[in-house]
Amino acid sequence: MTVGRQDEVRVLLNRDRIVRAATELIEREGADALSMRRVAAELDVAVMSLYNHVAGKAALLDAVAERILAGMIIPDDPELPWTERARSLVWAFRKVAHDYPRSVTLVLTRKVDAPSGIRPVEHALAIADDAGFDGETSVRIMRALLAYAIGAQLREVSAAKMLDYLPADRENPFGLLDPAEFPHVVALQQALLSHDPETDFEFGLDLLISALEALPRSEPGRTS
Amino acid sequence: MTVGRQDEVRVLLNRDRIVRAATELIEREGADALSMRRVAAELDVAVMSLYNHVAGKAALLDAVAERILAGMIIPDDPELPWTERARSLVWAFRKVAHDYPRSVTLVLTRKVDAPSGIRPVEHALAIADDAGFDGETSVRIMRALLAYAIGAQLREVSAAKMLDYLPADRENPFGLLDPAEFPHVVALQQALLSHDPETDFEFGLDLLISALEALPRSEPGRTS
DNA sequence: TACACTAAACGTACGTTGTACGTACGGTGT
DNA sequence: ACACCGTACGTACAACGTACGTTTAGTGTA
Repeated sequence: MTVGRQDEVRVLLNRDRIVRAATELIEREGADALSMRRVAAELDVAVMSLYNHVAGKAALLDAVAERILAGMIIPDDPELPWTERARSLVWAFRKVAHDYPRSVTLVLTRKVDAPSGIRPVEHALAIADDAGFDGETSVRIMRALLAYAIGAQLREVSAAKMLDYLPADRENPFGLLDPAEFPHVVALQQALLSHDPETDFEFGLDLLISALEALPRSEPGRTS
Repeated sequence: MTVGRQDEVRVLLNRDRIVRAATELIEREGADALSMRRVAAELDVAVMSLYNHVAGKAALLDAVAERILAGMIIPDDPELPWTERARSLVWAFRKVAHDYPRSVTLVLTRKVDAPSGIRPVEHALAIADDAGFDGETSVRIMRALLAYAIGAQLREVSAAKMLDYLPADRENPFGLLDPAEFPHVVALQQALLSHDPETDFEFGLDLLISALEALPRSEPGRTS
């Protein structure tokens, strides 16, 4: 892995080091700051050396997305009631989103066809299957939960950006809004500005799970 | 608005024409193809002339997002039951997403603090209020529905990208997956590959709405 | 030990990007 | 007739992604 040159020791470049450096750069300075040149500089390497291990920038971004998804740990205990299993699966995604707040947007935006991306899908389908839903319904349930998880994350960063960008009037940023046109927004502005992502996330997730419980399915539930 | 020069007629540049051109360009060639130079060429104008009306590229993208949201028509009939009102509000967003399939990603990714972005929020809060939910719950409901709408759209384009990018084995693209590791994915591959975005969307929306109906609220419903 | 082969790092170069800055010009008010 | 000013234009620069050819260090074979 290491090779002597002159009297220094040079660590060989490899794909993993590149992807890791890219991830760290994104977390540190945001996705816009990422460029092949920056990554190369970070690794103290010539720009074009990266292309021996990565097909291009787009491929690098895909790799970052995949690496993040691969780090998602899914604790699935088949003994638990299926509602709990579904809940913890969605929360597992939520967890990585919290660990990589800036890079996770890539996961939401890009396709991830690698096994790392398929694994959560497999788990979701397995849970729905165990719960007694037929195949087609299982797929739809998986899609609905996935949509919610994606959207909640994205909505949250959008909201966070808004709160950062307009600290003009810290007390009531909606104050300049016409109360006649936006009465509810003005009235509820403190609730709108409040920031409790976990509770918000759980609220929506509870809605979906409880709706799933009310859905007809073949087996009664076999909770253990 | 028009000014004679030599014997031609020159239409003055303005912000609306720029934003419209950018939108059309994105719809035609994708968001990656958009550059200030391309937009300028589209309008037969020098690049820097754009900067008299738009602060920069980022501002232009924001403007595109806002323009799209502004085109969202929200038919809200207070006589309808609140579940129907909520449904049609979410569908209104879905509609613009269908009309601007490529640009709408900008709306999901960028903050929209302009009134066009607030208006749907106001409607959602109004509906939840009329339904009898308290303020804090209304905000959470709005956030959950928004998250789902965003996520469903984004998940759909991701899925579409995957289906486009791997027409390698048209019959069973998941065929090379290990059936031992991904049994459900392999078994349900035809359902996974099927494409009925509207039905999928409605399925998840029904889940949320029905869960909302089961939620406790002060007024019984006053359907009219 | 000598030599050929290979993989990986490198340097150069080209086209494209966003935009800062200075210039030219046409319409309007005096 | 002249000054003013908003708008369009052209030039210029730094940073970008990456195609392509060259160098170098390691590994096999003689």
